[in-house]
Amino acid sequence: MSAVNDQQDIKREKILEASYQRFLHYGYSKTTMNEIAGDLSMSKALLYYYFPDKSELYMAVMRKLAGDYLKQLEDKLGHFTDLREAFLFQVNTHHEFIVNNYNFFDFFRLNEQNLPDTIWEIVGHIREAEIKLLTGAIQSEVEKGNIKPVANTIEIVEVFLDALHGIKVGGSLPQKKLSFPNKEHLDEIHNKRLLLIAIFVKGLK
Amino acid sequence: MSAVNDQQDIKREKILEASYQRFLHYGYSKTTMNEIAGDLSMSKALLYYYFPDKSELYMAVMRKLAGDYLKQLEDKLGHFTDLREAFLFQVNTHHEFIVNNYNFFDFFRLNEQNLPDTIWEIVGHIREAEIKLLTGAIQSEVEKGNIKPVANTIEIVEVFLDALHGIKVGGSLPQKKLSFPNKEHLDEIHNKRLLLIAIFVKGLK
DNA sequence: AAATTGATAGTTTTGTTAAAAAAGTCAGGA
DNA sequence: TCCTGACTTTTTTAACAAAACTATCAATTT
Repeated sequence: MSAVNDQQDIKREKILEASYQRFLHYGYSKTTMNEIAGDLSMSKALLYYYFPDKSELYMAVMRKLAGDYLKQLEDKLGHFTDLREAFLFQVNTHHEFIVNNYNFFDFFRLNEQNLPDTIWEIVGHIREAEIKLLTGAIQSEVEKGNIKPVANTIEIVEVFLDALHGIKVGGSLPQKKLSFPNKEHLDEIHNKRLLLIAIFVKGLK
Repeated sequence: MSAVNDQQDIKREKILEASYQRFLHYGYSKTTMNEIAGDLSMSKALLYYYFPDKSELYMAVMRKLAGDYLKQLEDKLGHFTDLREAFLFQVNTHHEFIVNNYNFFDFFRLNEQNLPDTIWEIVGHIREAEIKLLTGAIQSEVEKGNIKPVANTIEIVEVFLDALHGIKVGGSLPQKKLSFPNKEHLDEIHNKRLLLIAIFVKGLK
C-alpha cells in the first residue's frame, strides 16, 4: 500500500517538476495541459487523475516553491549575531526568490485584482515566516539588552519590510516599474538599504 | 494686446477648472472632450483651439495641481521648529494631496508602465521640492547641534522618501505588491508612515 | 485678426459572432 | 488502480461592423 503511494508521490513530483518548468518559462496562461502531458509523455487525462484542475496544479507547484523558500528562512531562524545580519539575509533571500521565479508569477499579474484564496493563504504563510524571522531577531536583541523593548514589534517589522522593499534606484527620477536593476543599481540599492538599516536600528535603541 | 491675453488666460483657467472637475470625478478615460465642452457651454472645437489635445489638457491640469502642492511645501520651507514636525508636514501634505485628488490619478493606474515624459517631469519637480524641504530641515537641526549627520543628507532623504513609498497595505494577509493602493487603504498606509517617521527621526538623532 | 462653430474625417473602443483551442469528462481497457 | 482515446463544454481568438470619441478645418461671427 505504501509502495503504491510512493509510486503515486513520485509521479506527482514529476508532474510538478514538468509543470514548474512550463509555468516558469511560458507563464500560466501560455501553458496548456496538453503541453505538460506531452513533456511527460502521458495523456492529458492522466494529469486530471492526479490533480483536479489546472489552477490546483499551479497552486501545488506554488506551494512547493513557497515551502523551499520557507525552509531557507526557518533554517536560519535564531542563528543571527545581530539585527543587520538578519535583515540583510531576509532581503537577499526574498529578492533571489522573486528574481529566480519571476515569470512563474505572471499568474499574479494576470488576475491582479481577485486571486484565489489558496494563493493568499500561501502568501500569508510566507509573510508570517518573514515577520517571525525578523521579530525573533529584534526580540533577541532586546533580551541581550542591545535595544530597548518595544510593544508593537510586529507592526515595526511590517513597516520595516515595506520600507526596505520601497528602496529603488535613480535619485530624483521616479522608478521604472518593470525593469530589473543591473549591477551598478544593485550596489546602489544595497548601500541605500544599509543606510536605512543603520538609521532604523538606531531609531529602535 | 495684454487685454486680449488676459481674456484668453481667463478662459484657459475656466477650461482647466471644468476639466479638473471631470477628471477628478470620472477619471481620464471616462471623460470626453464633448462633456467638458458641454459643461462650459462651448463647442468641442474651441477646446482644441486652447489646448492641442486631450492629454495635453490633462497634463496642464496636472501641472496646476502640482504647482499648488509645491507652493504648500515652499511656503513652509525653513519654518520648522524640529525635525519631526518637518517630516510630519511632508507626509501629511502628501497624503492630503493624494486623497483629495485620488480619482484624478486613474490616468497613472491605467498607463502604469509607460507614462509620457511630461508626467515624469512634473513628478520629478515634486520630488525635488520634497527633498529640498527635508534636507533643509535636517541641515537646520545639524546646525543647531541637535543631530549628528550619519551620512550625506540628500542620500538620507532619498532613502526616507523611498521607504515612505514602499509602505503598503496588508498586515499578515494580502500583499498586493503590483496594484495601486485603493482608497480605503490610504489611511492605514498613512498610519504606518507615521510610525516610520517616529523611528526614522529617532534614528537620526 | 481672433474667437468660435458645425460638419466631417480619422481613430479607438465596443459589441457580435463563428471558428479554433483549450479545459475538463467519461466509458472502458490493461 | 492506473491509464487512454474520444467526447463535451468552456474559453480564447479573429474578423468585422457599429458606435463612440478624438481631432481637423473650412466657414462664420465678433
